Amino acid sequence: MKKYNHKSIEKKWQDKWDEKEIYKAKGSSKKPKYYCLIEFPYPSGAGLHVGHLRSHIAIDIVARKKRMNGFNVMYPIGWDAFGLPTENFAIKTKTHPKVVTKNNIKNYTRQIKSYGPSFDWSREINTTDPEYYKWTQWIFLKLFNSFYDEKLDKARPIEKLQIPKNLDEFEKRKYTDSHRLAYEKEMAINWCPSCKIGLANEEVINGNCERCGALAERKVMRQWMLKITKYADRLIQDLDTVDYLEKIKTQQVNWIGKSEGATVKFPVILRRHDEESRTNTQNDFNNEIVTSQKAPRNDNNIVEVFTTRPDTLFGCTYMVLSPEHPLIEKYKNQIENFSEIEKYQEKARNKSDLERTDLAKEKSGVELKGIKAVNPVNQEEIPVWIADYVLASYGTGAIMAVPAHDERDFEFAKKFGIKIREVVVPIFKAFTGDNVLRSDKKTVHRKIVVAFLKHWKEDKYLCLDWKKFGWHSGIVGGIENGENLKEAAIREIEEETGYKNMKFVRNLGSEHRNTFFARHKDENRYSIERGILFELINDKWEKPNKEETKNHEAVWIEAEKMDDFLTLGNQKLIWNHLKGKTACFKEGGVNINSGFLNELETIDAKKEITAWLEKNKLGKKAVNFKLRDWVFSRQHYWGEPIPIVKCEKCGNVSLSEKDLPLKLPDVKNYEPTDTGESPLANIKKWVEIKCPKCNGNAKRETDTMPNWAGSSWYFLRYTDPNNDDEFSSKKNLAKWMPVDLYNGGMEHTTLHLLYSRFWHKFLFDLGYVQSAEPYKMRRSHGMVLAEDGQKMSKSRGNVVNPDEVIEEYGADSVRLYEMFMGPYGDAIPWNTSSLIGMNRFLQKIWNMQLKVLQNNSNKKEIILIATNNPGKLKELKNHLKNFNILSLKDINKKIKEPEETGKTFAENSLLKAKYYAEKTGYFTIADDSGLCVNALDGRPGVFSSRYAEGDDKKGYIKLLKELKNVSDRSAYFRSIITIYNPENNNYNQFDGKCDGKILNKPEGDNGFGYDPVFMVNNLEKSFGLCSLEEKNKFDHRMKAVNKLISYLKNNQAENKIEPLIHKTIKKVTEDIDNLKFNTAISQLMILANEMEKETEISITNFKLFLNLLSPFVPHITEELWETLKEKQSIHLQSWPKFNPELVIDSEITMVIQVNGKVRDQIKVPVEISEDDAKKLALRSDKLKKWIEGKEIRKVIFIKERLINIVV
RNA sequence: GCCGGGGUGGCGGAAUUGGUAGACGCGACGGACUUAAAAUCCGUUGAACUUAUACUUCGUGAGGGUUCGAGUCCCUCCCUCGGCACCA
Repeated sequence: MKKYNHKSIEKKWQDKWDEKEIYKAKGSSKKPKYYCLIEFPYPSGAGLHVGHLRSHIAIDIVARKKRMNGFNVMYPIGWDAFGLPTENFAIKTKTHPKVVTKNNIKNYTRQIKSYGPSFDWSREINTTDPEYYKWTQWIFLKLFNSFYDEKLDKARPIEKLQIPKNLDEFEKRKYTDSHRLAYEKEMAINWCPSCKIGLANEEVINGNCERCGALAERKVMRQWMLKITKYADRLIQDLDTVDYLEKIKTQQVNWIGKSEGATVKFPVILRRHDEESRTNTQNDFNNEIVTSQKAPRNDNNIVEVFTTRPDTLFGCTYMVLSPEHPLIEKYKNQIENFSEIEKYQEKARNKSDLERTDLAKEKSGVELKGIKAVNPVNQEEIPVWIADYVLASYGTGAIMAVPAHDERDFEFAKKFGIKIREVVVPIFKAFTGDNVLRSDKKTVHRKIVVAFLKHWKEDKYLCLDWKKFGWHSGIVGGIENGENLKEAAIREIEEETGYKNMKFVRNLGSEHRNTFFARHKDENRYSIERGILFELINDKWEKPNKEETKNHEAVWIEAEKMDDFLTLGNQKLIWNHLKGKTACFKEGGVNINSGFLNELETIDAKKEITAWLEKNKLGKKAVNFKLRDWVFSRQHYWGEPIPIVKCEKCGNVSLSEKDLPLKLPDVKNYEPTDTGESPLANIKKWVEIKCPKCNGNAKRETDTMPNWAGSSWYFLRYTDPNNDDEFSSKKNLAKWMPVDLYNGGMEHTTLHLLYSRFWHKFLFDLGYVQSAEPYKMRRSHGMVLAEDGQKMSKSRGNVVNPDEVIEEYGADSVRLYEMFMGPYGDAIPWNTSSLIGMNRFLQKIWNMQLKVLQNNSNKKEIILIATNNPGKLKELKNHLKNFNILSLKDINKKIKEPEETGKTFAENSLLKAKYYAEKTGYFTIADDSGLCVNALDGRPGVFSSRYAEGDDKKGYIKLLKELKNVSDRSAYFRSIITIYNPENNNYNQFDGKCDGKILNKPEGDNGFGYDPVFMVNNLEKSFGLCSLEEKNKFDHRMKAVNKLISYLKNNQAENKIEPLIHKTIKKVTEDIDNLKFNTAISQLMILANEMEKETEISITNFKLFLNLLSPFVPHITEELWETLKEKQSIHLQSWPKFNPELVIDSEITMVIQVNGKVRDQIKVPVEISEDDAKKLALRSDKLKKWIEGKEIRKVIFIKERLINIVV
């Protein structure tokens, strides 16, 4: 045997697999399909990274296992090759991007093949191949030629769009263009001054370009856009139908950012600005309403806002427009401070997103002097501001500001001294315990005062301790008719505490609501509560009335202990007011100061106000998303050209399908232009074209697509990669889609994953694909960090190159390590020492082949029964049915019977076993047995069969004759079984004896030989009358056989290792299915360690082990498989199945605990009953120490685990 | 600030979902082999106590709770990673 050397086996097998195409997914196969997918790599100059391998290998393992499970597996690979890094490299090195791409792909292919993944290379695709991007362009044209039908909630061909009748040609075109799913828009985009490229919102990370890190600017440009927003709702809803990691779903939902609320229309009126009208009230609320006498209802003077809290409309005290809002321009002449406004707009425009968020700590804004808005619900005139905290791109670009209930508005209002009106107050409800409202009790409405009384000298407060009810509160009491808050508070303090001399300090917050079951009055309470603070002037005191104080006791509590002392939410709220810990109240509650909404809870107030707005045509229910349309233009060379012609007369005209692909023209210079146009704009010959519609002068679109385009549908192309007529045939799509398992990085959750789901839904709407979702299951791998725990990066110089580690330790070691390093989804630092450990493990397995019984191994397991006696054979076969047995008849060779020359059973038995074992090479058992009659000095004994002359009946008749008139009829059967091992000439013998007596005449004809005349002691029946079952209880041969069986069981290695093998099959199967590769490998290591301890390993077990290991380490297992003389690849074998019976231990270690602490362990049968377990446990010596002299209170028995004795 | 994941030996990580904490691997230490080293093999390896591999106690970010029993459940807090970040 050679030493394990990965270099000599890995390349060899990779080439063979390639040559035989064993991983090819067959279109014609009838097996169930399994489509597993990794994100196709971007072939950069840097080459593959050990991080790439992690997902490739993981899914490779799944693919290999699924193949062995009988699935027709498709595991394809391709190249996402358009994009900036290649273009930048091409510019730098003056090489054509095509060439750069080709070279990179070559290198990637070499690297990928070097670790032996089971990709189906026959389906390889490349997004920069015109045959591929033809279809990317085709899909773009479909988007261009479709609109979103809101009624049917799906995309439809643009011809089906209903165009309003009274439009002229130009207006019609404008109308149509604005409904296309791919449309053009002048817009401020994120612009990277370094890459000279427009960036999608998703490509801007913290205000910087995702690729080069330069600070992104804003630049207004004409852009192609895709209406992904039309799919926002469906992209959220359909997440329910797929199995994605929960965090992926949440991230997508958050990214799409759906919020439900209402739009509200605010009339705008002209008013000379009056400085005095501002009320600078700082913290205090001002609930006064200044109404407008003549609020006009005129749709031309309307600002619309979106809000998620229409219930707070009464609390809207000003309005804010985004600096870009069109209304500002409209009122240019009416705004008194327009120059100031323009200055602010200018400042905001130049702020990048980063600056805008950075400066968010301090709010800024300017009031539009000369105009006012009118709150439509209460006719109040409110000021209008512009501020950059309001975004032009979300909602309507304007907000109604409710400072009392929105943190940002609160901050702004405080800074600029704008009125704050509180319209929602908290409501407290008990959900658990004794305070929960009871439906069978009446509800009493009350006004309540909660007073806190400060000590005259110290910082402590007088509170009530409701002992019986477990409440701790301030001094509470109802406000009676005719009383005001202050009077009620004073009265309650005097009645309940006896203190007399106090002064009012201030009110604490507003009137919150409290609902609970008042046990002391046996009624439900709905109370309107308000806090009030008093301070004692001196200690004047009078004993209070007993009746008043029967439920509670007044106690002094120090200020710092109040938080812990107060038990009820409403009490804590008031206390927080006292301590000045108040912020704006953002949550739901009950409306106040809100006219017809008063006393409604938020959820109902929202419904009520929305209905009111709709009824009065002042607004309506509305939904808004954070998701923006997809900026689809790039001003670059290395991308798919957008197949649109711009005609002065006809506008945007799409190329016809037959003109696709629109190939990228060759250029000398790929550098982007400073105008922001793509380098394509410089190629006159290509740009200038006749309009396909009117044949007039026209120009091509020179923008290209972002590199998200090609990756938005590549998984569809894999299903039919060489189809020239369609992007994929219906048949192939039906066969393979949807993707069963898609693995990818978390960084693609909000970009690629969302975009590709969008395209797939679009194709679904048009009937090109059959499922609404492309991926059934989405999983994500964790990053491989550098050895120092940081991200691997060139600049840090801590990158691990897969080429080097594969060269040194082999693909199998690297594969195994990447899967063993930790949980698949976690980021784990690389550690080369651990990798070496994997190599050691593989060496161990390699060396195990020495212990595998090779040449004779298949004969060892089979046991030959060497007898020509059919009765004996039948009996033995029956006894040994759990073993793999052969009879002499099963052997083709004719073997002459040996002469039985031995003088004893033992000699003859050995002689026969040895003879046949040597002739056949099999493990052989032979039996020599006979009847010994005491009166005949043990005859016939070894001559029993010869005595009978080959005829059973003759034999016993002869014996009966000989024993006629003999009184001592005692006799015994004896049997000696020999098992002979021809490999080492070892043998073992097993003895069995059965005492009995000889009858006077034969009885029954069961059994064989002398059975009819032999009666066993204690059984009043001849063997001839016994059933086999009865006979077996006493039979001599059975006794020997039983000894043989227990010998075989103890000596066969596989019997000890078998349960572990089956446990391992179970665990590895389940773990791969759940992508828990690290624990699967750990289990395989446990099995390997156990097998290694054995002196011999059966070939069957070794094969099972190799099968289980093969998805992880395909090369070494294939090599060993071949060594075992297997002809077909191990990767084409079927996956081992476990025997559920063997997975369960017959005996387990039960833990004995005393008071939950482990004190002893005993071995018990699995099915032990609680009583038996208890008895056994109490017998334990170790336990004595812990339970002696103590009373056993309780015994807890957990089946198959432990017994816990509580003393 | 909000949303999500996590915190277990010297390190990567296991732990049947409430039932023996530390599987498996790395590293370290001791031993065998060797002229020597590497490789390999054997043993030990959470901490404390201890002649001891006996016994016991402590131990899963911190504090509290529920339970016969908590890494696992509940409450409060700290730290950390990822995502979002003025989205009205």
